[in-house]
Amino acid sequence: MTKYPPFAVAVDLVVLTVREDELSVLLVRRGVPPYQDRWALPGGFVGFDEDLPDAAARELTEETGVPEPVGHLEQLGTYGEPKRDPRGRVVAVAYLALLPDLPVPVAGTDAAAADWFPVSRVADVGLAFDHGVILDDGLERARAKLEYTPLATAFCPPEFTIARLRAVYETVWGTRLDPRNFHRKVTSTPGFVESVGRVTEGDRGRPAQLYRRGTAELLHPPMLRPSTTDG
Amino acid sequence: MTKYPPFAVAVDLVVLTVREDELSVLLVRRGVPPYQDRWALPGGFVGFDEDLPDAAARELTEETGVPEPVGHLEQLGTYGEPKRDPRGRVVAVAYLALLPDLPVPVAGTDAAAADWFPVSRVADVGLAFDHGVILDDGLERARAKLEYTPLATAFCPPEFTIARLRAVYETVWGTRLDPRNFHRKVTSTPGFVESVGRVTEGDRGRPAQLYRRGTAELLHPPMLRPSTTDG
DNA sequence: ACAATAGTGTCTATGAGACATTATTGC
DNA sequence: GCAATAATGTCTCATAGACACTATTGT
Repeated sequence: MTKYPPFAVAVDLVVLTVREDELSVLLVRRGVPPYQDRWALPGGFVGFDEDLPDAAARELTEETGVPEPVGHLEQLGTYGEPKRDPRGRVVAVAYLALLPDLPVPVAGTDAAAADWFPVSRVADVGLAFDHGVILDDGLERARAKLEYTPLATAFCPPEFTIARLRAVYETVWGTRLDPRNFHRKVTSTPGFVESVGRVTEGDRGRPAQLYRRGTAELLHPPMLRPSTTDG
Repeated sequence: MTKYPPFAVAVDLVVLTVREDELSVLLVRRGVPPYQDRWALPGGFVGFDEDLPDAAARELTEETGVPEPVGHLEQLGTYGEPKRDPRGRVVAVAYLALLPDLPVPVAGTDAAAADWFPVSRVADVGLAFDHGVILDDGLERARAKLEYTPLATAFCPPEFTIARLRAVYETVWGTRLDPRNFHRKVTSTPGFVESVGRVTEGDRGRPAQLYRRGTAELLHPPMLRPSTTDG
């Protein structure tokens, strides 16, 4: 192996959730150089004998304190511009995680702090490295995948109402959706959701039917994002 | 950097084209161990100061002999299972290239030979490393992207007929499409193709209008793949 | 009773899919 | 004239989008 250029390989995570009607991303405040005290995506180096998805799952657990099998985790893309990390040649394999609303995260070992940021306010703080680009790619991927997969359910607890699912779409897409058409579409798309047979209780208003995620991996027909013909 | 595990980083290419009504992939016969004399995806190690897309474009040019800016090149995914390469820890960043039909490729430096294989016959030869998985991912990506992008045009020469574009869809998807509905759909989707104003000549039959790729990056509405409800 | 939220039905318009004929060329 | 290929129009059906009212609970 000595005849091949030595790279470091890291995983970086775009962890998204819906909190208080805002699409939010998990950021950590860096406790060490480079970019010390700047906000960044959580991540870390891949162990020499560690598989990439394992490294991503490990970082996700470390940063959120959540035992892994909730939500959704997928590879997003790989970022390897030679000067993207001042420490040397670091290739970052980015993963996208979609999670239900969770308790406030705990700071990890290399992070001075960790917190959720509404994505609309991330531009104010400015991210370390090329993490702004990675975040943008993750947001675009998430918005696109809501159209043709049931991944909106990854933002919901195991049992949820149609209204909550609609709120996920509205928050991630930044649009309003007609409740009647949405209800019809979701319940008529095979495998999107299945009824639990129980209803919410304790809330004001008429109780809502509870659903859980169905078995479909793809939505036929897809959920259509309202045309971006706005100003 | 010495405190981080040293990885090698390679790019591997899934190069697809449509030749003789078959979706085909460019393979090289390995001239050196490991997997000597086996067929594999073209690829190679990334230079220490080389950006990933540059490395992919360089490999593509080396293997095809084609000056780069034809067709389409995009990142496909990254494969880093610890034991995927017997030489050590090699992380492969895979790229997907879609090209028009080209002359037979030339063998590169590390390859004993290079040739196009119909994808239906790749299973017969069996690919080195995890390249079978990478190829499958590339095929799925290509088939999906034909639905919602104008990338079918990347398989065509700069000027092409609607019938040729339809043949691309039929070959990549393995389906038949109604010529009338296809023609209507393509010409009514904004930005998919634009007329050149000339026609084919020298062929038998009525001359066909020539088109070039339009400016759209996404197709609204998408081309719909016939439902996979076959036997 | 009132406020709050859930849940449903109809009408219209647009796009998909099926289908047959006419148009233009080379031979 | 004949073979070969390109191009087009109509009808039907499914789905998207707009829209208003009824149902069920907590207070």
